[in-house]
Amino acid sequence: MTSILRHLSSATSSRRVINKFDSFLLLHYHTNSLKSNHTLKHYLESGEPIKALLNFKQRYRESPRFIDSFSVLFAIKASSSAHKGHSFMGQQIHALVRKLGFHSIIQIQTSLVGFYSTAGDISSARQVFDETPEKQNVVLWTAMITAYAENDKSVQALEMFRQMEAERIELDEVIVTVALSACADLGAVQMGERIYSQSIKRKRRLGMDLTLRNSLLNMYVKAGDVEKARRVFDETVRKDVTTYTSMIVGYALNGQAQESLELFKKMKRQDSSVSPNDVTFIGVLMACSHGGLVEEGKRHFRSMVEDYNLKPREAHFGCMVDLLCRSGRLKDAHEFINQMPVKPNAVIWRTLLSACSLQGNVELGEEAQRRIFELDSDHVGDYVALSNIYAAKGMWDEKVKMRDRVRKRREPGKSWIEMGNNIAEFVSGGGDDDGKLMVGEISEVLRSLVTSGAFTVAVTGVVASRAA
DNA sequence: TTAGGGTTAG
Repeated sequence: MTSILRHLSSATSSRRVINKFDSFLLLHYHTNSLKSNHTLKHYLESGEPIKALLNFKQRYRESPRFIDSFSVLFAIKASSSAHKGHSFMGQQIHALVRKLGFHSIIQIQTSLVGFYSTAGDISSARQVFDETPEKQNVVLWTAMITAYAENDKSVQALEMFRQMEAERIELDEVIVTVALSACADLGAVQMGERIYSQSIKRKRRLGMDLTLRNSLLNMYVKAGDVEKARRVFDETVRKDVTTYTSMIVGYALNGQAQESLELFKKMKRQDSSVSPNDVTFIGVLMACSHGGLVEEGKRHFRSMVEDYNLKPREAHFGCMVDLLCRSGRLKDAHEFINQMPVKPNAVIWRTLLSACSLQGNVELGEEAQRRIFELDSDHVGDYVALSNIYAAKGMWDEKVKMRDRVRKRREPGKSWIEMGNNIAEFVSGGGDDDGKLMVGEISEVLRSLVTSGAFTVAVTGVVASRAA
């Protein structure tokens, strides 16, 4: 059977090859596979991937002959959407793919890349990509580039995007969307603009794609360029909830609380086709937090639950804690944390800790630090924060203890900067003695040096001394 | 006669 597949896969039209292969199977097995595959598909669509996996496993044990490429594909999909604990199952299915010779079927390979990406196993994803015999396919490349982007490797994602362009694979709206998202992650606006303008020059319709435009808008938001973001927003005729949300978050992040809340109001008033979702409310709560609007924030929080039937998640509770902390109501924040229906995570305690650091509240600060430590996710910054509280209170012995713990735990940071058409990556030696010079600041320093024309100084001076 | 890839937050 494997040899038949190999023979078939060497033909030029892969779609026809696969159909031929399936009719070959169906000739023997009739509707059995089809019916069972529909069952698998049904489980997937109704959000029951575990049931799909069990069904697949049972079928494979009882009548392996009824397993065709469709069954395997659905099983891979199920492994991706099932919880992380099932990644072993996915690996077994991958072994089965090899055994059955399905690795030349592009849909299977693409789906496997996605599976490994979800599992956070980027090197296996790349292996699947490399092992795919026919790579002149934009969907396969998109899956791999998305895998890099999803796993915090945007530099590699853009490198691969460039490679793809060199291979002259035709771009479509999906791959451009992903590329822009990677640019957004790195703050590489110039590169994103180049990618966008070149792609709409080649295909005008790409500029009309809503998801792609949302990605472009988001890139400007991430880079803090609210004006350009607003231009994209205004030029987007039919907007969806993501368009509004990105802009609302954009204003909130850049300190324009009023504009953010105005837009939210306008969205509810004018655009009846769009209803806010949980992410929209994160933006709204962020705006209230930055604008110091405690009562308005509380009102939106209630409205989210009562008017829109949305269940607040950790992020929303986090925003509320942030809101209370920023306005100096540390006790209220502490009370709010204790009354939360979900277990507070480290991020929430950290919000309280840094507020305590700003206001010099030793007692609450120590509690927050203890909680973070219990959750086993303490960062260098936590010790810095507490050490600052002690310093402000003149508690020098305690401060020194904290500083020693900082010294032991320094980790290198990374930062990126655009250099014409390139993105350079720098690895710093960690923070300074107080752990204060963090990645963002290094990046800021570099950027200002480059824009002021002191480019060489930035690379040989600041970076070299930090990278040692 | 059922197949593969996308945006927002965290």
